[in-house]
Amino acid sequence: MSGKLPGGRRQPTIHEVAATAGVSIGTVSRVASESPRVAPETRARVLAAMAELGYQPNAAARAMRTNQTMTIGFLIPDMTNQVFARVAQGAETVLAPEGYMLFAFSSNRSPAREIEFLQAARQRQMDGLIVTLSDETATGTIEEIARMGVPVVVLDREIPVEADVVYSEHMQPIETVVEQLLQLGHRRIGLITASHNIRPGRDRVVGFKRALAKAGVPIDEWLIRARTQSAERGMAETHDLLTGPNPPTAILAAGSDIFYGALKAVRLLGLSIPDDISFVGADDALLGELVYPPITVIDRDMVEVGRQAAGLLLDRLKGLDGPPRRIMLGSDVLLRGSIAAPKRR
Amino acid sequence: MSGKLPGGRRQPTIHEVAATAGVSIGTVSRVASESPRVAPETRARVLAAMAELGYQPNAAARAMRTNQTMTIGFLIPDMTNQVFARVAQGAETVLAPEGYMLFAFSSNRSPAREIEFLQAARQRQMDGLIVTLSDETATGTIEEIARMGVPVVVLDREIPVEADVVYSEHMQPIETVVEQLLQLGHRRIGLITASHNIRPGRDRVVGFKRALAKAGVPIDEWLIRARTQSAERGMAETHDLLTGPNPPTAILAAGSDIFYGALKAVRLLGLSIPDDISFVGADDALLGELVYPPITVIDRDMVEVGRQAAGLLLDRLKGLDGPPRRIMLGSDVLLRGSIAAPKRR
DNA sequence: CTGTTAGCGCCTTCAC
DNA sequence: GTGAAGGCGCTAACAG
Repeated sequence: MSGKLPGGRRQPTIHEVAATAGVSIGTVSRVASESPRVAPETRARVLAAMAELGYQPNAAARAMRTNQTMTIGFLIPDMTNQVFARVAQGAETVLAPEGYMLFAFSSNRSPAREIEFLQAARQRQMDGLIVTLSDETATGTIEEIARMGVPVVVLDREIPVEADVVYSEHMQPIETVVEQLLQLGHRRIGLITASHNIRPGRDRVVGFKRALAKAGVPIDEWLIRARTQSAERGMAETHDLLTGPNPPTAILAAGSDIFYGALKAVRLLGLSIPDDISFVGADDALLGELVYPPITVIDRDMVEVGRQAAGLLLDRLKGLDGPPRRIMLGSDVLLRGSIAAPKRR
Repeated sequence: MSGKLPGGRRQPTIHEVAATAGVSIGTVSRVASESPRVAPETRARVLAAMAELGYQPNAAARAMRTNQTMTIGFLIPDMTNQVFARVAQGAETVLAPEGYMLFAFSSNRSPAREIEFLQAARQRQMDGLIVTLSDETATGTIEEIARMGVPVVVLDREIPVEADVVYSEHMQPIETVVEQLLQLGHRRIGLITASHNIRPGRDRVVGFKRALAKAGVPIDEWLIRARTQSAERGMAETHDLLTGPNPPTAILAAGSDIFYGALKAVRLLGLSIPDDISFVGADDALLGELVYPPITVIDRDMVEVGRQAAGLLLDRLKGLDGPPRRIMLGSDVLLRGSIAAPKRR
């Protein structure tokens, strides 16, 4: 097996199938494309030849003719975050029955990698994209999306592109939680969430401030930490808040990674929930349930987000024209024993 | 914008770039492929034209000539399982600097979907694959792998294919843990793990039985549950074990999903760890740390698994020939407060 | 119903 | 240093 090409062992082509089946390549093509105009007996012979040779049509050649690849790209900021993985799972359930393959690419929250993915998707002529950007202010990414030429569905971001979007509700659940905490007597509440550069971060801060304002509680910017979304960050911010001069009596860890880190910081400080500190997490209902006491969590159905996004994409793939559509999905507040009245000091 | 092809807006081709730059397509191709034999001034004109038109070379056409796609496929059983996601992350860090794009596909533990993925990968002429199969006994999957014609790296499975493999150590850590439990006085230990149809499931059972045999403790098959790997299954098996006639005094939940489910079952039964039941989890060190009391966990560095797998693949991509190679990576037992001597009854 | 043929966009000799 | 031309494997349009 010398002289092997870069692509590895040569794969059988339509010509070889035609030869072994004793027909022309046109007929093989018709069988491969499930065209009806083939005699049953011929079709059987061709199918047999295909099976014998292990023939798979060359997607590149096919794409070149049809301008279709039956491939959908899914851009996620972080593969190891279950929140995004669930979206992929949901999208897959809608796309697979239509014959599309969904391939996921993780940018590790790097706008540069996001651009590389978008270019790769364009080169590969992917038929459509579902994207979650890590920074709405990165103009390069947005320009690339505009150039795509195929339908793109954007998840939970506000960017100046003509694209369908699936949003999650972020303000209202935060408001609900903050109102609860205020009612219990909390006056100093810490919020740790994603950066202002993405919609979830902004909206959570807005909801947070709105609830405080409604109750006439002054806003202390020191208590609001809207930065990178990671466990490390969640831990650091929580530690900083709780060891500061005038610490909060409740922590809102809005984001799954932040949730993990914040909870870890609370553990490390040896604080007890909810006696020493009230605690609210997000996006990982299961973790909230497994720890003791169970933790109040702001939860979303990310699988449904994926299904909806795939649905919007499919419509476009089927030729739907018209202005961008927006879908807003709700969030739930799962109230559990991690919040209580603050300790009198 | 009528008459649009299935592929969406037509993308600029090499011809248009050539026209606007006032050169021939050959020259454009040379610039795109970074061939040296181009005059600096010409190259600049071409580059400008490319930027102006937003040109990206058509990967299908290129693949057809070069038999290379610079694409690596990653087959995972379940995208929402962090264990696999971390592998992808590790692999990506090795592959990206070499110019390869890593695309992940989740089979949802369906051998049929795995076959579809392998065929899709072959059609698309992916340059290499990293695969985690959900069932070693599914012959169709194995046949497809044999047909691939490009390098494939297999993760933690024993299948009759000429492929490089990265294994994790599963027997030894289980043995260590069981020995610990025996020393504490446990005689009835429940093991919940993956199916016998995959190596991790088999090896864990072997390690488990070996430790018992060494200590002369009789083996009760009722205590061994090696079936599907899921939170639901983990919960059901744990519930069954703990509500049975002669329940175990310790539970080994070997697998991250199983870990979640098993822990949930313990919670629902209102049992306290380690007073009522000793508990050992796996593959989610963070969860083990966040709950109270912290839980002893068998942990692995999955990012390293990904790096190693990608390394093996890269060697082959660079033309390395020779027999399959095997890498075995260790596991750690993180001892924490979730195990104690069994209650005297 | 089946065979033949013209490209799809690109890379790669081969001339100039 | 640059242009021209063939062909990668396939589909679709056209003959037969």
